[in-house]
Amino acid sequence: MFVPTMKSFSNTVEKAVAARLEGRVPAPVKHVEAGQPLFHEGDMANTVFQVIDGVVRTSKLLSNGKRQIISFCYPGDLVGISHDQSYHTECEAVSDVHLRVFRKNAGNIRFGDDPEIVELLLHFAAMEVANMQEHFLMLGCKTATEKVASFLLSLACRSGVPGQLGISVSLPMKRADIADYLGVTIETVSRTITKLKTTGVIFLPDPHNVCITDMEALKSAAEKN
Amino acid sequence: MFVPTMKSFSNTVEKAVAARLEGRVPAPVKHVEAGQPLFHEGDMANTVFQVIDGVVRTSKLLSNGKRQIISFCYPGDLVGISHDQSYHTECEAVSDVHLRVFRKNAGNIRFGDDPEIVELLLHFAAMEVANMQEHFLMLGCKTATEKVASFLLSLACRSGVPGQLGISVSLPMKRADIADYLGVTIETVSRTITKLKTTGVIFLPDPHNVCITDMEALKSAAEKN
DNA sequence: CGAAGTATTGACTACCTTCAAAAATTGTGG
DNA sequence: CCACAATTTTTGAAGGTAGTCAATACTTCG
Repeated sequence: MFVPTMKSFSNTVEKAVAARLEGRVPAPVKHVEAGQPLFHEGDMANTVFQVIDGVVRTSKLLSNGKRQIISFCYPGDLVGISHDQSYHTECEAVSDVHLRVFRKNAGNIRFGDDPEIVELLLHFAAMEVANMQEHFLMLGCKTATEKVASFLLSLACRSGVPGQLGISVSLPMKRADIADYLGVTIETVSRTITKLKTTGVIFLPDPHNVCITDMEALKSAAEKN
Repeated sequence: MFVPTMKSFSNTVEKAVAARLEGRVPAPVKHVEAGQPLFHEGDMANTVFQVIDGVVRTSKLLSNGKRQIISFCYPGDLVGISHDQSYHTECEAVSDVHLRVFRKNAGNIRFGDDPEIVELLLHFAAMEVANMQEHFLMLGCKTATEKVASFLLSLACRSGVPGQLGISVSLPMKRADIADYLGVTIETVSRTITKLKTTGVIFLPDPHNVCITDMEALKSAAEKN
């Protein structure tokens, strides 16, 4: 049974685990501008990044130009863990981002000499798997409306802040990013958001800011039927 | 660019890594009959299993009864790695299976005292992430025909054996399993397989055995356009 | 051999996509 | 700060792919 509660979408645990990395190994900070790549699929995977602020996206491309966005990474999240020599996704900054840079030992998935680091990385990878499993449910089982509603809910849990009219959520990514994350078209995303707006579930000050005015309605839209 | 080559679908690396687990920690063997559960979502995650022979499936359920199959696990694969106290998927035997049983230390994701075990688990989890990323591409970007063709190709790479008429592949799972793995209906899977059969791409001795008679045609069906 | 379960096939429908155009937003230079 | 161009988002109309409902054929197993 899928109910996108605070718990299932929360990243407080991620943050706690990721925080333990700080200070254990040297980690210079890097700045990347919105739209710019961090790495490409196939690049040598010699660096793991931790998002400090901003949002990055990982994606895979099909030969016909279609794109699947795998994940949006928020502050605390790790990007770039690979089991072999090369990255398996594209990765770009959605907004301007600051990142902590962890260099891997030559060819080795762990970095530094601290064996506990490996355990932290394992913990994080296992969490990533759990998050991806939720994403699968969305791609395979849900209608367009359910997908968009679930997406807004998950963002609300990650980065929503209480405001005058309800939980206020920033949508730093473009409609095309949302579409490619949910496996629908830009038009469908736009139409669905409009529908949620006209039915009074959300308020849309501008295309990149959503206010959830009826949380219960949004939750039921996310698991309708 | 997604071309389901032997490389992208091969599990030879998985097997090599998984093999290193053998003998390092006590691992009794368990037998589970086809259709029977190994564990349910929410169960205490105190065991990691390694498939010896047979096939198991992991899945997640929606409150409306819809199901998303996350993965089919073949010999060598690990099932049941979790970052917290409980399993995050359902898990059942597709066929009769033999499993190696690894008990975890209380609440700890690693088992045994060997720190290298943790590195192996991390390696495996990272591979699982890479595999799931390919699966995402299938769910989000592909048509029904492309999904079924890609699925048959991936099975061919995992368990196909050369035969008289081409690569022979066993389909131990039901049509409903394939449908829930690909995010389509049973009818669509059936119709698509029939189409591949009538166009001479595959031969179907019976519903659970496929012979790939035209590998190039199948590959192009998997990445058409 | 018969019953239950599974797979295939058919007809119709609906949701989402595609193609196209208008509206709104963002960014840039004067 | 405003104007204009480029990009992004929204909206509209038509069509197609896959879903739903229903019936038949095939397997499997007691």
